Amino acid sequence: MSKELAKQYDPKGIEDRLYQKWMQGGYFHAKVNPDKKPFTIVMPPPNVTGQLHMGHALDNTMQDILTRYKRMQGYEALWQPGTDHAAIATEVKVTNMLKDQGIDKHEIGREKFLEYCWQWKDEYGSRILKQLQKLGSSADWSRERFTMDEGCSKAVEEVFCRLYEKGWIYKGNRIINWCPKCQTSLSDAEVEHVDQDGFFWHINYPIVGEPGRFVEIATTRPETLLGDTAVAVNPDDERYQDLIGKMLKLPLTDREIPVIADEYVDKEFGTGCVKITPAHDPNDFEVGKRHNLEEINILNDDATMNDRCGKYAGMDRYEARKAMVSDLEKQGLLVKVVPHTHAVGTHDRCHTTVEPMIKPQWFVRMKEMGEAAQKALDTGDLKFVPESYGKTYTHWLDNIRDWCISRQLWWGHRIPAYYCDDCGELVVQRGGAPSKCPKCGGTHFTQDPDTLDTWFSSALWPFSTLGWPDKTPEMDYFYPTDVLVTGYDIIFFWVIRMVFSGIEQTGKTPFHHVLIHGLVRDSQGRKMSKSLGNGIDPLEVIDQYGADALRLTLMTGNAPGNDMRFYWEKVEASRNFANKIWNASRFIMMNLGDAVLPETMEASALAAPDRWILHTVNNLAREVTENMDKYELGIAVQKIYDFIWEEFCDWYIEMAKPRLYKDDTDEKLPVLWTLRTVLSEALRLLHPFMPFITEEIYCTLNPDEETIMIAPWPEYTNEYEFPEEAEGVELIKDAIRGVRNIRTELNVSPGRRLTHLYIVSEDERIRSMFERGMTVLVGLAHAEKAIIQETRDGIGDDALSAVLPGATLYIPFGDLVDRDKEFARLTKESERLKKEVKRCEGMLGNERFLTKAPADKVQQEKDKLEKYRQMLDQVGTRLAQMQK
RNA sequence: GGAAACAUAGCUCAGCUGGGAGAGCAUCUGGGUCACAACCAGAAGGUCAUGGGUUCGAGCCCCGUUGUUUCCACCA
Repeated sequence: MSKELAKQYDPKGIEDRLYQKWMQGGYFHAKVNPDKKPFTIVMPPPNVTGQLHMGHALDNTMQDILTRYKRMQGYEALWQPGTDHAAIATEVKVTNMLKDQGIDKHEIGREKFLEYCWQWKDEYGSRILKQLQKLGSSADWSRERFTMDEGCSKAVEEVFCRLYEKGWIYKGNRIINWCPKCQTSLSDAEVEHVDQDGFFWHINYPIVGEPGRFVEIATTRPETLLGDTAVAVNPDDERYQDLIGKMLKLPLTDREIPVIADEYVDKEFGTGCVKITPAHDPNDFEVGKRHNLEEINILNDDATMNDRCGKYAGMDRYEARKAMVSDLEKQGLLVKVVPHTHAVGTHDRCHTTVEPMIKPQWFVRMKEMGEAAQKALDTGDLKFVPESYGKTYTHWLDNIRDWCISRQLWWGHRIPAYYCDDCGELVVQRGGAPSKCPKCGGTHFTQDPDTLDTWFSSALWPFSTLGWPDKTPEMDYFYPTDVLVTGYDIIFFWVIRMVFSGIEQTGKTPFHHVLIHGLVRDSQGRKMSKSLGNGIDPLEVIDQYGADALRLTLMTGNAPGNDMRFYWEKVEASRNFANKIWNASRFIMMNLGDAVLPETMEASALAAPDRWILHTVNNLAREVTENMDKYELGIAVQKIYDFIWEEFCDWYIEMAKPRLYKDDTDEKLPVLWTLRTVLSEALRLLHPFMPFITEEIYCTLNPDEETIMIAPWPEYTNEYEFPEEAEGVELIKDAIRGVRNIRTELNVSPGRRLTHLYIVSEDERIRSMFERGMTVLVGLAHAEKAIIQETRDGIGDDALSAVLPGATLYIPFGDLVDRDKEFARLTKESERLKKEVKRCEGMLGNERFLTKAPADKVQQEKDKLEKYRQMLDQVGTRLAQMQK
């Protein structure tokens, strides 16, 4: 590879080439390795039908950063990838595709339909993973899994049978959420409650045997009236004591229903009388159970009225509502209609209003497993980042109900339950249908037609992908995993179910940390969505600015759990940063030329600025590592960014230039060595965040290195600890800034004459450093060229003139600086110092601080106080002088 | 109805266990400078929503208020 780099960084071509190189090098592959500690992340499996969106980009960037970081630290880092069959989402898509071709799924039948699904999966299943690769994802693709592959299916069957045998999976007639459009049951989590404007219809139910007397009920769903089997009042409601036990005539029918008393009824709400429809309302269902009421189903699966509904049979539920309300009105039973807003359950995929229905379904008992999941959080075995999401988790678990896992879909894991064709006996078992019925000896069986909720299989993902239920080396080594990265929107669906499944099946919490991120929104804060058309395609961003720029954009200035907005300007800023590194590296490599540098360098050979920058990058490594370990990725990358751009490029490289331009090669060695060393360190710190550009530069800079991916993560070392130089250079920087301020203030430009350099700081040490002619001052040469030129024939100072010809140390009040301004500045400075002194005195006067704070911190404060007092003295003296 | 989060510069957002209010973008000024104009140097801009409290000291901790957002929820 040549050391000649283009003037501007162009990620195109480079990224794909490097990714190929990584793949071929096998760097993503993690294997069981007893010599190393494992680090594992399971990738939330994207839907096979999915298309990469910003959410994926964020989620996977974070995982890639953590994986690359740990890999560099010497862990055997496994990022386990795969895809999810996404039962209903895929089934809907395939169904629609077939519909477009004029094919009806029921006509072609289950087998044929599944063939289409697999075809679809083969076609699109790897697309999303390819897209993830464009991001630079370093997942172990050789271990790619699919929730419906052989191994995962085996795990699903095993878990189902175990839970069944334990009695925690049962089949029951229960009221469930039914989507009339998708014709399947839904779990509670799949139901979205949406506020809708509706009405309260107040209807009179005549009391049997008491003509002219009515009970007035209020309902939002009059069409369910035909399924009423009682009217309930609160047992403590004085108004209705006499009604309890009486019979009512159900309007529009010939039936008579009782008035019952139940705690569930709120006296204050509506009329205090509630019609009870056990077959079509979850609460009424419970009430019905308590009072042994009949459950009358009045709806077909597509939410039309069924044949028990007389003249309304065949009508859609909303048509029927209209017709019935109109009929009630005609009969004079409609009292009034009151507008009312209420939350209506809708299917989160198709947004159809969900219909509560009684259906035979399979359920998982949640009590014990829910408690175990809660315990994991309570004991600290499981931690959320940020912590507050633990409350969300707990709240959900507190209110958990049994999980309806059966779906009336074809695409998914079929329930391993078989019914004897002869006697109907139910057998649940592994490995296909039984050969003989244990009850009647029959040999023909029919498998339950239902499939499992898609989350049933994803709940097993952290261990099914590692070979469970078989005892595999991978299970022993990589499980439990370390951290799960996901969005807050999926805590209920997925995180909780993985936790309790992991604990129940493996005895271990499947991961110890859950790193939660927010949503990527558009620049106006709206959710990105297809219908709004405001989604931004990550691939387009990558194409225009590169994956590194996209990754940096997603990571900077974002705290865990918080939503962020997407701005193209931010991407540009990220791209600019990439370009900055590129050019700094270009400059360094240009200067390195063919120079042969030693591996290490004696500290004594290094100049103050060299020591300062080494000190700074060394401490940066420590801080960044701490941030990474706390999952503060945004803070970590911000620090790296600031270091590279400001400290390294704007200060150190500028300071280095005068030395680089000397002819003596030997003299150049320390500075060249420092440039290369610090750049290497910085690139390694940055690599997890911006893998491509760091790889490209690192390998050009160090031709012997194969890749930065497995270069060691920088560790803090005492060797590079140079506190004195660090402080000294910081003071010099202050001084230089002061010079620049004055220059700006005086509007010095070529052609004007400036004979004095002004040092702003009153600090004695700065002056002494100038007097000692510290080599660091050569750093002024570049940035302050204009001044240097102008001061060439100024008053000479021996020490300074070596580095700044003609410059002199001079604290002027008269000719160059506005007296009033200077006086005002000093006054302000004096105020600030007084405040600082007061703060230090406060701290040092506080016993709690003195006893509790670490000794070095106390000393630090003492030093500060001393310093501030001195400075205050000096400023005071100067002010006094000026007042004269 | 319950819960949570948020409110910091013109905009978007960082700010770890209390001790210097910060970044990017935008604005203004100066600069064609031999890595980079996708740049450099500098400036301006904030009563950290509001009212109390704890503390020597609060953007940070506690309580109230206002505003925004999100999640959960069976009030017919």
